[in-house]
Amino acid sequence: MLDIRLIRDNPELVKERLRRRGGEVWRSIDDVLSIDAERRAAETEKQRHQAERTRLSREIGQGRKEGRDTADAEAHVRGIGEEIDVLDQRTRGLDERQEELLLGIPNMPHEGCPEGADAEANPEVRRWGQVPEFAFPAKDHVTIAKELGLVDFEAGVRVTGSAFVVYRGAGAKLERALISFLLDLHTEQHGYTEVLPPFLVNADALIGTGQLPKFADQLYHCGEDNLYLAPTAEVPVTNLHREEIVDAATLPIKYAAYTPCFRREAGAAGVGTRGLIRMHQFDKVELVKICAPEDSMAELELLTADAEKVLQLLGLHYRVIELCTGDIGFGSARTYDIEVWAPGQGTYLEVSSCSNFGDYQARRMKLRYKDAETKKNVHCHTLNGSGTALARLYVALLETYQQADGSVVIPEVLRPYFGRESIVKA
RNA sequence: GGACAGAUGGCAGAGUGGUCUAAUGCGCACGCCUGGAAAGCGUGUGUGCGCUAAUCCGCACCGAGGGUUCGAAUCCCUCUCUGUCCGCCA
Repeated sequence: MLDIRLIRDNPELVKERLRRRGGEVWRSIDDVLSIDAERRAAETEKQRHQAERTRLSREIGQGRKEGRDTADAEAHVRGIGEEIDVLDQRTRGLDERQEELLLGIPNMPHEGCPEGADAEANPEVRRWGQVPEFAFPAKDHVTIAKELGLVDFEAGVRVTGSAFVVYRGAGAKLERALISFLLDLHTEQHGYTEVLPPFLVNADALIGTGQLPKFADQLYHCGEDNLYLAPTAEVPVTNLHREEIVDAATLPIKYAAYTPCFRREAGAAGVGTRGLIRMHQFDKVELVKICAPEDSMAELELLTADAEKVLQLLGLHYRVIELCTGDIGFGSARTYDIEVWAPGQGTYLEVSSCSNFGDYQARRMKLRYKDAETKKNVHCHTLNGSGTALARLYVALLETYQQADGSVVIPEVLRPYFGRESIVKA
């Protein structure tokens, strides 16, 4: 959520930044301003009446004690009470309207965010490694996984539906090995604290990180209990400190969490959906940071480096791109995507999206810390990034390490977790 | 799922219709005292919104929402959460 004070004090700056995203969202700033002015006028009026009521009510109490007749005064105050009710309805309505508008306005892209209309304009920041060459026709992961019996696509459909899969045998163990490897790397080498949060979250948590109210159609909802399946660990983990004033000395707070992620992917059918690439349920190890505002840009670089380390250790070729103003996510101020090379696809696949949300999420979830110098409560900055998503990593791994004989070699760093050096046909 | 009890400031805890502008204690900060410290003494110490150049000041908040009343932390209703016991259960 954007700071209403910033909107009030510098509406042109806010509009200009929002305009860079493309579309028409920036126009709603004028609506916010007019409602804000109306709201404050009504609020001031209401408070004036309330102060008057309190004063007169005290006089009535005093008068009764002294045995005076207070009937006239009571009738008068009752009238004030009725006016307060009317004003209260009004301010409440305006409050809600303003909140609703603000929740629907995306974050302002950071001033350093590259300008661009869509994904085509995202600049490449760097590359690591080489596109692997094969002396034989490279297969795609679906073929490899089926031949080695690692993933049962049909069973997933039978048990649940399309875009759900069942991992089997060595295939299941490989997934588990990857999760353990990722968590150990980030907790032991990068200083993150491991958390294992609930996979179901409430609406307040989703509003806090920005999935609600705008993206309800992308979420699985359990109506009976009004809970949602988390689309990413970002939601339960960032909300760990919702409505808290955290101790400044604990910043930056760094969490790593494994969770499955559940996404309806409404409207995405048929687009890059082959095999494991786009599923309704996939595993992910997520990195979340909560820090002081002045540190968030540096923390974003570190977070991205932490995620990149995964691909470096696994020996997978990747590139980092930065999302331009037209492609950046709803709540993000600045985002790097890490894309791993998938030889069987002949393309890069997004395995991590590392974002600095500034104070956008923190304001939505009332997450603050007390500034040591000013003694003021300041909204923290929040960041998150995948470290990394598992399914596409799995794709890149099978496709990169496939051998001419149909086997798949397991990278060195995974062997302690997987227990073997390769996967061969049974 | 059922029964009973409870939810008040950073913490403990009083308050059951009218200076509650929330007692008291602990903690914390600052000051006095001291050679220095402890103790003691004094002062201060929540969140949000409104007003304002800012301070002041004002309004709201005693788990959440609604109601009764001239006036609600206090009375009534609904809900949530916590504790204890029972039931069910990996």
